[in-house]
Amino acid sequence: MPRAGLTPDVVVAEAAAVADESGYERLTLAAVACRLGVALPSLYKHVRGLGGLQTGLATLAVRELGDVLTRAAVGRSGRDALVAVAAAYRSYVLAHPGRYAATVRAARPEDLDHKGASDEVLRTVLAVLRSYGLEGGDAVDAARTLRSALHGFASLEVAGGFGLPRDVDRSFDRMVAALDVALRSWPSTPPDR
Amino acid sequence: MPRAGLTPDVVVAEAAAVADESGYERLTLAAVACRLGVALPSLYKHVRGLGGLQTGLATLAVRELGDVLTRAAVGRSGRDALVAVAAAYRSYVLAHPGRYAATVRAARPEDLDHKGASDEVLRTVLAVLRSYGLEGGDAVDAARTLRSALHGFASLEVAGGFGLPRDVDRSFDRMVAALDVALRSWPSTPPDR
DNA sequence: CAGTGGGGCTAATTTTATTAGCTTCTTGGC
DNA sequence: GCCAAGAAGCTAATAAAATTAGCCCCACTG
Repeated sequence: MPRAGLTPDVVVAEAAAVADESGYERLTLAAVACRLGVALPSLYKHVRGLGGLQTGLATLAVRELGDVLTRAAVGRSGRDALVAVAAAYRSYVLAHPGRYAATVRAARPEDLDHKGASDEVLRTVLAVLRSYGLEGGDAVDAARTLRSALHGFASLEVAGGFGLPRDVDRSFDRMVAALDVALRSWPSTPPDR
Repeated sequence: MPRAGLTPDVVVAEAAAVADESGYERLTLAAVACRLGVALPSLYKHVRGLGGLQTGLATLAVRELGDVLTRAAVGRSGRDALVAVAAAYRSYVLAHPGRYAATVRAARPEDLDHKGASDEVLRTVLAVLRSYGLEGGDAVDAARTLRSALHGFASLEVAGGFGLPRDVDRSFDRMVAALDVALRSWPSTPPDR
């Protein structure tokens, strides 16, 4: 019997394909093994069960997302950077919904690879915010706001959560424009508890 | 053997408890049956399998969320209304993470009960936006922005997605303040494609 | 060329969902 | 108050998936 030539990366890459094509909830060791032409238990030589596959996929996806965002941000600042990063974020989620789902559901603080990859994302976002003049605590609050809006929009769009018959592209553009306004006036809008 | 006195509502209520306590991904017919002191297949007399349980839970949760939001909004307008609705949204998600997860993952356009319940949520949000002077297409865009931000923030918070050691309450307050700014200046910030 | 280790396998167990078909309680009509 | 019918529960059987154990053979290394 010829070797199948599996490695952890090959297995995780196939998992990414399954997740994107069939949905993250249908990512299954059985499906991955089948597509690789291999018996299910063979995968255990390369990944630590289903959980390991999920966290491996999460790390892959966060790394890809960080790449895409960094590329979008390079050479831009202010509104230009915001628009480019936001568009890149949404495109990635729409193109790879299964991978993206893994980043949210399989996040594990103790995984150093994953942590490194998500630091890259954070670095890019903070760089964009710096071009708005935001640093320190303000930047953290703004980063959370930005991430919430982008994550929320993309997640809801992928889940089919926008029922009304209005152009979704347009809504996204307006949300990004609103974020631009909010970031511009950030320092002068402290919350009043 | 005495009857257990199950009804669809009882089963779904137990499912809600399981989802909130153990997480939506561990919501299982087996767990619900066990907690109700009943054999697993008995549940099929009341719900249409796991899928039916999930959509039932989604409908319950959207209804509860609509209730909570409507109560928070009543008698308020403008920033007051926004702050109250946002706080209510976040509280609900933090108190009932499993139910809330069902609303996102088990949304089904063809389910009329579910549709009615989510229309209630939409109505409340649009009412808040009307107090900002937003109607029609602008209001739809703004509603999507609002929902994205609230959904994104709460989802990430529940998933433990905010790693940095900065107060999450404070970040939320600032996000809501930023949304208030954005809504106030909405009509004058068209996107420029 | 031989030994060793890794990469693949099959077999067995567990958990869950689902369907089929049986039994028994409850209830409504006489 | 009885009896028929249906609802509500059950057990049994089947199928999919994850996981563990243990085997076997191919591919390098010495």
